[in-house]
Amino acid sequence: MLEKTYDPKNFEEKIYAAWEAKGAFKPNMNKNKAAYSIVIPPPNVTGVLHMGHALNDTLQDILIRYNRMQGKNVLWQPGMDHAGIATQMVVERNLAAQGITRHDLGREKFIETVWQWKEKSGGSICNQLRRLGASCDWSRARFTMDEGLSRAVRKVFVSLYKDGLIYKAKKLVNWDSKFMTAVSDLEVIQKETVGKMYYYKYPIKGEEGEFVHIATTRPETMFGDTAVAISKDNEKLKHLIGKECIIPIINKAIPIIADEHADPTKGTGAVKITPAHDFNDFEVGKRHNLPLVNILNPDATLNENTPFEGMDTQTARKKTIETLDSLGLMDKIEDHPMVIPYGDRSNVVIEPLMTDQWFVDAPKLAVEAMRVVESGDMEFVPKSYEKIYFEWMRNIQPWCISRQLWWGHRIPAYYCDDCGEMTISKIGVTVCPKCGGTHIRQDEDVLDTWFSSALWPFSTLGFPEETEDLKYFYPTDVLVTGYDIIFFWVARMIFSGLEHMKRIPFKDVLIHGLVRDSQGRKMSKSLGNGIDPTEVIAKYGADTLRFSLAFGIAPGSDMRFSDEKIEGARNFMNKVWNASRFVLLNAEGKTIKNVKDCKLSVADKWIVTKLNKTVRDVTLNMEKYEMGIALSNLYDFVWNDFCDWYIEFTKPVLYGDDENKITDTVSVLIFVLDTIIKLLHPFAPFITEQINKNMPNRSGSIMVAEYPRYDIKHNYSVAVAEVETLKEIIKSVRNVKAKTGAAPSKKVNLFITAEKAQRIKACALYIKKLAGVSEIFFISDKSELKEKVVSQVISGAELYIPLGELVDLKKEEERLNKELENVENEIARASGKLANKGFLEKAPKNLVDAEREKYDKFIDMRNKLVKQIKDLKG
RNA sequence: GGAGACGUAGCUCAGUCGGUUAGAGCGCUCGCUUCACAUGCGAGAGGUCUAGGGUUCGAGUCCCUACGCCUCCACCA
Repeated sequence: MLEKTYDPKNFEEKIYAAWEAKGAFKPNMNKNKAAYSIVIPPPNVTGVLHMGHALNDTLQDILIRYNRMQGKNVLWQPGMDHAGIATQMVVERNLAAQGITRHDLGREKFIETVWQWKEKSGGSICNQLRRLGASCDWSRARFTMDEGLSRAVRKVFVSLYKDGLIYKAKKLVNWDSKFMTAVSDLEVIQKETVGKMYYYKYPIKGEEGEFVHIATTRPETMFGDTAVAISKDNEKLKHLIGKECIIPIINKAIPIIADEHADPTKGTGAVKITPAHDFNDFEVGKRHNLPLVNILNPDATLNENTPFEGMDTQTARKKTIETLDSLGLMDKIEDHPMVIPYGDRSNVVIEPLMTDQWFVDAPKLAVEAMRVVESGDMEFVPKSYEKIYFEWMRNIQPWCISRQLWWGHRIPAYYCDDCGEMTISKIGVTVCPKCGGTHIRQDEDVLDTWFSSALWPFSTLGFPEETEDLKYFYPTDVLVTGYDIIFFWVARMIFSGLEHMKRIPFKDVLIHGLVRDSQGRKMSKSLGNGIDPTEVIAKYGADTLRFSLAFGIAPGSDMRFSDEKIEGARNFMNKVWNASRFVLLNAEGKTIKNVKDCKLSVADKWIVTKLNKTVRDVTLNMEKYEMGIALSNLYDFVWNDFCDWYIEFTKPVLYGDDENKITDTVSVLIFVLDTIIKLLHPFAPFITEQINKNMPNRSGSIMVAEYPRYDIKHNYSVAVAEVETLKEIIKSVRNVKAKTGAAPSKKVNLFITAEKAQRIKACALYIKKLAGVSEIFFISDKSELKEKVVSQVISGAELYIPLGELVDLKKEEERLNKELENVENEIARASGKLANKGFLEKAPKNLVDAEREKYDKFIDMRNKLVKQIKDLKG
């Protein structure tokens, strides 16, 4: 039997361990069954579980468990990402604590240290996922630096190279001067700041006293200028085009050229061109064949091409301005709002720098990746994210994939020092295929972490081998991820899957939002406003955390998370626990019949019908990825229909002495509870398994129980209508008591006039018990009542409670008047509608009829209310 | 500058294909130690659906405009 209080600590971990020990998360490879697969967005090996993961993985586990119960062969493929920069940072920080740098160790030794760190402290997140209840097949866990996955990376690199989709080029790239590596456009964060705009002038060569005035936010780059540009439409300045000007301090002459990049309305109209340090200027330089002058070292200090060698850019900027000023060349300095690029990990200013790097021809790969979404082969949920996807894909730039780091997949390019030949190869090269030379060096660079992540949906399943897993589980069914990594990851997986597997990597992309704090702010370490999911689990259990994350969320939109939400979830778990206890306590020692063999009461038929509708709603919403709504459907049914009404309806029966009725009622209770825990299992796996263990008719783990199905037979519309009337009667009596100030426990007599009195009679027991009624008298007309009464009008019946049994008359009159007002409003609304010729002619007939019926009903109610108010006064 | 969302009760949000007296949770008010649960039970109060215009017999829902708020992308003169 369930313990008296719900305490998830007593069973959650035990249950998970038992599942894992039994191998319950492994798919059986029976090919006759449909496959269902999801690959986990691999958490960083350095990661610890935060709310974002908790949401992401809860959603996946819900889908996985739901589909497993649907009878599919389910694989949730887990694994971790080696997280190039992030991991290298962590290990370097550890080394720094011992006073050493990676360079002290050397490359090989350093990588060894990273592996050691990984074995010892990496991947703690996997155990946290277990604690969350994630039903991944851990026996298949992969790591992006595994031998198998590394093989996939090399194979893909070589094949892209052969197809001309990967190339090496000397280009201007985003340079991170802290890590001294190139980064991709996506790793650059633009930050708004108020900086300075510096206005100064370059002397025109050979024309004493003539100047060209320019404006820049980065004066120190002037040593890399190789031209000044002016628009040919710039009437004021175009006379300067063709002349030369002198870069002060270094006294270097550069041409003044005509280029459209120089917008006459911006700055001074003349713009200095620094092709080696600005993306726009680089293009200008290309158009005019300008030389490139690099002025920066890899650590972003100025180099020997400048007079300020060794200084960082800020110091050099100051020095440049001072020098220009002393030469009398400064015009002015103004505050200037601007956007400055920072590295997303390093948080230092990103400098455009000319370097040799490897690129993926993303624009070419994007074509097919857009087509499969346009054609509907792949779908984003919600669909609005497709627009964002297209927008980005249309403007995609070549992807810089090389990183000057140590931790990662080393680029499989080999250079022969004897003949200079470059060889791209899946396997290590020791002899030059061209000259036979043996002085071979492998490229020093490693690949962007996202390069291997992009292969994740197939590399984890065995690619490049054609494994059974790959054939059976690829393409995967759905990818679940936050919108923050659509470009980093999702887009790249799509074009990679199409290129290397020739098929989409997943059919659907379910996008979820961010978990924010109660004020809508992002949860962040620096703000300290984050809620730690592991703490929530420790305090309230994993089911509560999962429920609080899944309840009421909508695809694609952010959610606010708060202690109140957690408490709400905990309360629901408690409710389920106690309702189950009620059912199980009453079922103890009883024979449980199949519901179809039971003689169902009105209440039984009602709850079975409601349950059936809930099964349908939950299932439909699950199929639409509306897990938040599905869970609401279930919540409403469990709390309102089952607990608040049905369980109360069963009490008079269970505490009665009709054994047959008791058996049937208990059987229905068990049936409903059994269905509830199955529907709830994907959301709250532990509590449902714990209850399942105590079910009298259980058959093994609920994980693989058959998911409930809509049953056409369980649709008792008459019973539903009757119970709705019954509920109205009970509520009315309670309402009268509350409004007149009578104690709820005060027993009253109830007189009822009703057309369908017989039906209500059958429910008399419920009314007495639930509304606190001592006797019910059915009368044909109010005139039969001698005493003064309080009355209540509901659809199909009138209720009268003798006044003597109640207290406050005034309150009763107020109540009736309020009621009358409502009804008058409704009559006005309905008659307005019915007077509308257009409505009568054009609206569907059933709606018009319904409106007429409503009108008649309200008129009837008004007449009765008016009479009652009169009676009360008289 | 380009794109995309959003605006409904005090707060957080649902609201399907345009059609029931616009719903829920939390909070609030009143009353209840009722034999599963006070993490509970019962009864309530609270809304000009941001504003204006349009389409329609009918608009919270569709279209346009404005205002407000948010996000993403681009942008170092």
